[in-house]
Amino acid sequence: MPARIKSDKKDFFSQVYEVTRQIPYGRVTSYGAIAKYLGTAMSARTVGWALNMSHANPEFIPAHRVVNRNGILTGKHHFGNSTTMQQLLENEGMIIEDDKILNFREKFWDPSVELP
DNA sequence: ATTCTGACAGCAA
DNA sequence: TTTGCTGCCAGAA
Repeated sequence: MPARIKSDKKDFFSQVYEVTRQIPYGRVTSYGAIAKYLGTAMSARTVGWALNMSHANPEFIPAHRVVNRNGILTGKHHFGNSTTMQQLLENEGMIIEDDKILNFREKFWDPSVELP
């Protein structure tokens, strides 16, 4: 019987929270980057799903620092007000125009590189 | 158990 | 360049 190397799915969510929580101030990353770090590069959607549930997490998750690969604030609508996410990022030095981070490439933080 | 949806990403046209 | 379809994982009904 093949040993299931895969971690528990519960851990998947926990890892997403953990990685997201470790995003430094003034930095952002993408769903795909987190997914890749967790080993499921093609399932970036699941990462977004985990972040969706982040509000139920007792700890604060800087989900506003996670955007899609284009640097667009796709999930801004999930922060209560549509402008909350943008203002949080702008407060951290991000330059946002039309819900898009202009200096995304400059502020990009890759967990698969920064984390062991 | 089956079906649909979702804060995405990649590729084809 | 934009638009549309497909693949992927997990959860809700």
